[in-house]
Amino acid sequence: MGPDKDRFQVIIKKLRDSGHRITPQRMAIVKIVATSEDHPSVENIYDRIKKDYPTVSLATVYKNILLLKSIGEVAELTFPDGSNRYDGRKTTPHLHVICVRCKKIVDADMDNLDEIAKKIEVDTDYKIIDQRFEFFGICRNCMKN
Amino acid sequence: MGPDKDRFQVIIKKLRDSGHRITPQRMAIVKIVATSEDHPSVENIYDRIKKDYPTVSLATVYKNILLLKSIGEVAELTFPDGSNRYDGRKTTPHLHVICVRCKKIVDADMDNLDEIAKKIEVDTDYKIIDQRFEFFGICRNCMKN
DNA sequence: ATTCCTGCAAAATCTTTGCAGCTAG
DNA sequence: CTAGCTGCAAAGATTTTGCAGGAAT
Repeated sequence: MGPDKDRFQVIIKKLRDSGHRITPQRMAIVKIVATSEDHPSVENIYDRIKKDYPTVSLATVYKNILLLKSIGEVAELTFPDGSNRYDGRKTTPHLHVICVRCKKIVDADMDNLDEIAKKIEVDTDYKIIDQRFEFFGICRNCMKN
Repeated sequence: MGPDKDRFQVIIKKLRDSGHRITPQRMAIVKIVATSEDHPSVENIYDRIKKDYPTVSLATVYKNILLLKSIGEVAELTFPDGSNRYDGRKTTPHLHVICVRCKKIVDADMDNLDEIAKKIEVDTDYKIIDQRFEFFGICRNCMKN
């Protein structure tokens, strides 16, 4: 069982355990956010789902993304232009590196993100529940043009 | 001359040098983003400006924030709920620590943010031009309630 | 059987745009 | 003077909401 299929199962179980119903539409949405490597927008998710469920509505996608955010199983990235992308693949904190031209997003790992969070908790007296590390730049491909 | 007044002058000079006109409305907007310690929203800025310039329009605030963003003199923070706040006080990268209940924002410094950016550049082959480090949590005051 | 969920349309929110008149340089 | 800026209103874009019918448990 690959890590993606794993993520799907984990999220479904968490939904079921917290008393939420597992509808076909919901499963399809979870599958997409749990397996997409390209950080899709709500519109992207909507388009992909319509292949299998042509009658699904945008509102349903929004409602489910909201639900998944509320249980902490998808991360939301906001671009400088205001558009949002979603990432449901990882629970461990990681960096996003975003090309401001072509909007390609690459993940990067950093070993000591947890340490930083702990230090911030001590310094500021906030109880940290989430974090978002984003770098904006221009990818190698766009640099050529 | 305090650092806030300094920031105001720096931004005004940069605007002038790049051929932009210095209108009273623009000065008022720059003054607010350069000196506000509480990371105001566009609405906040609008409300504060109306004390001195009752006829100023929201559109003008938006246009000027857009301009200040485009020349890199204000940073935009986006909340999990989608609302935006602005910070024109610092140019050096720093962390924002945000209370998700009362929305209070605290700044935190971290010595090696530049090093991290350099490492990311090498690892990903992106030319990094901006970065955003945000921690979401609950502040001590909200924790009591 | 009973809640919760879906899908539709309408509403709400936030931001941008078009344009006529004004003003800084 | 005259290019750029402002203020108004309208349009655009994105996300949320209300509600009736339908589906999961």
